[in-house]
Amino acid sequence: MAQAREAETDLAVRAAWLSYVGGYTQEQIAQRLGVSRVKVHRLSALAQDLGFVKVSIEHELASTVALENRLIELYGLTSCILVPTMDDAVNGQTGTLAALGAAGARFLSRYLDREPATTIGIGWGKTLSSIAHCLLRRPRPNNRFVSVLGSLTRHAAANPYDVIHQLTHKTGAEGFIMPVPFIADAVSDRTLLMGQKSVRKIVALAKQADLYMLGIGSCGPEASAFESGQVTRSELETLRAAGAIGDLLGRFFDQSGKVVGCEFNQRVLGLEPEALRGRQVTAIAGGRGKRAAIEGALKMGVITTLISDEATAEALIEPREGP
Amino acid sequence: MAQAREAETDLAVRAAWLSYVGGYTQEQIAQRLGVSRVKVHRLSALAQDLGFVKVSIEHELASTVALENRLIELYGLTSCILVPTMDDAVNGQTGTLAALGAAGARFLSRYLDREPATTIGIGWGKTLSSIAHCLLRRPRPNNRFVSVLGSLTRHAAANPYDVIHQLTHKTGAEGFIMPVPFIADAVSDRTLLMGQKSVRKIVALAKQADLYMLGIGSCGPEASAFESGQVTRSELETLRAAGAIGDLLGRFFDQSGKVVGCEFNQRVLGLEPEALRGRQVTAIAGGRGKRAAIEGALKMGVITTLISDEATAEALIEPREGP
DNA sequence: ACATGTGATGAACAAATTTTCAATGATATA
DNA sequence: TATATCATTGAAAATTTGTTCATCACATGT
Repeated sequence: MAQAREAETDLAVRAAWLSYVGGYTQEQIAQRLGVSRVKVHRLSALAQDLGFVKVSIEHELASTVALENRLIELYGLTSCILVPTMDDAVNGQTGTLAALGAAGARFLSRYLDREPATTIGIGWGKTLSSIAHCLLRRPRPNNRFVSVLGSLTRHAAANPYDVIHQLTHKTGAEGFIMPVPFIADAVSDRTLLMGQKSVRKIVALAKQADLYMLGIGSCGPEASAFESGQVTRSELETLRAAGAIGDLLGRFFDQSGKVVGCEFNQRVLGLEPEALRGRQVTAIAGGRGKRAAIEGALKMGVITTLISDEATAEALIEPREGP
Repeated sequence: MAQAREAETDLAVRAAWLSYVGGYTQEQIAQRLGVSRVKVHRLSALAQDLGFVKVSIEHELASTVALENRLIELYGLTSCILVPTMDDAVNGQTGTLAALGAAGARFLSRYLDREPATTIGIGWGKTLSSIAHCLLRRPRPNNRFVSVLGSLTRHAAANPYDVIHQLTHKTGAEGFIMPVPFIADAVSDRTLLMGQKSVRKIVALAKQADLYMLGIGSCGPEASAFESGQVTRSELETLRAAGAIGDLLGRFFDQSGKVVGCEFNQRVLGLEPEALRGRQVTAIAGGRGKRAAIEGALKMGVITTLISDEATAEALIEPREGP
């Protein structure tokens, strides 16, 4: 009965048209088509399955949202925000960095609006700094910002102290920094420093933050951990030799998102990524050089929200390898 | 705050994408976007209002359904079925007629399937005959077909008796014909004939039919009422002079769907169109020459379902005049 | 300073939808 | 022919969506 099947398809198209284009209810359609309401539902579903129903969103954002969604599903995120990739060919990612900062600041702002009495754990890096810079001045006296990493660095440009300082300055929130360097000279030194009561207090506070905002560091020669002098050239080379392609919270991990077992990682002061698992963790990072690092970080499974740029996101969903 | 408005639009696009393309529930979208569920609903509605959401049905039937819907809304029908217009340039509407017959037969079949114990009032004409011809043989012993018009005509080709006969033959249903001519020689004759007990019984039965299936006659020289000899040339000319452009149940009406006050109409035997108002009335008619007649008939407001062809339907929704 | 209007918001309610489930009927196979 | 299997069906339940309404914040005019 090929005719019956065809008639079914025709009915499906009718039902789908009346439902999606005509805007009638399934009840009305059922009456008009002389079938049961449930059947109308099945017919529209059929029309969809057969690919007759085309829905599209006519807006430049549509592709962005689609991309965000791909990443969300691919890495089990709860949300993802992508900003347009700025064309800053020559000097790194100035434009994109600013866009990421703005997006991060908007994200943080919205969060603070909704959750007026929470503690936010803050990481490290140029991107975080950009966020602090972009944040609008608004009184948030009941929030607290706490550093999740050692704060004392040689250069002030993008150090945690500065980020926390700007955030508290702009919001009137309380700020807590971790009064130790980013990296200890020896593993034993780290143990000693982390054992200090003042540090333990901050760590305890940081561990129970309601939201974390972190950057993701890359592992190439342009890595800001290296550029800022936190990591020496030889350390970086050792890390890369061990398979490291990026860092989260100062811990370097490999392609698969596993923290590499190297000594360097044991000298870093601050929360470990694992301490954040299952919590609300927003990572902000973008730019061509960060692709591999971001991929690894996402594979760790700790990050729940990613803020990045479109070009990097495109690269992330393509299953090819690259620096 | 132009930025806020823009952000609202962006949110709307996101919500719409996630809802229509992503297939997420408003609740999920609300969580992801950090807004209330109701707001998600409002945002998708906004995106629609702004015209960002495009839904289309990719199927040749889509345009047909759209056209059907136009007619339904334009004339307050409960349903409308359009068949492809056949390209039968030379000899009238053979192809289209067959298509109408098939569509009408399908319609009738479906009705009989759903309502196995009902009475169907049957009209007159080549189109009705085509329907009877197309109907598949299926036992429907509990239905009844009753003629709504005088049945005895000079030529048998498309007369009610033949239609009823074919229908009862194919379905095993009971058939009732109205044992009088289509038209009386004088108004007084009509009164006499309609007063006959046997006629009154059929009329009473016809009046309480659950569904009527009627043709619509045109008023040109190709009108089958004229061709078949039911109406003489001079009668036709008188009718046209009175503004008639078509007939329903043998009553000729003008452009606006008003039955013309002419004597001819008072000699016709059978149900009057007004007796059908508010009931389920299916009219089947198509072809270029029928456009004006169909338009007038629809304007009468008695017809609830129209079965026609696409080209005629196109012409019907265009507000121009023609033969 | 105080009404008064306007627009946004979310809780509560109403409507529509999707899913589930048991019954039915058709079709194939022994 | 009897029986197993599978697809269809509509009623009812569960979920999702859409609407209404009271409230609130803010602006504008008195």
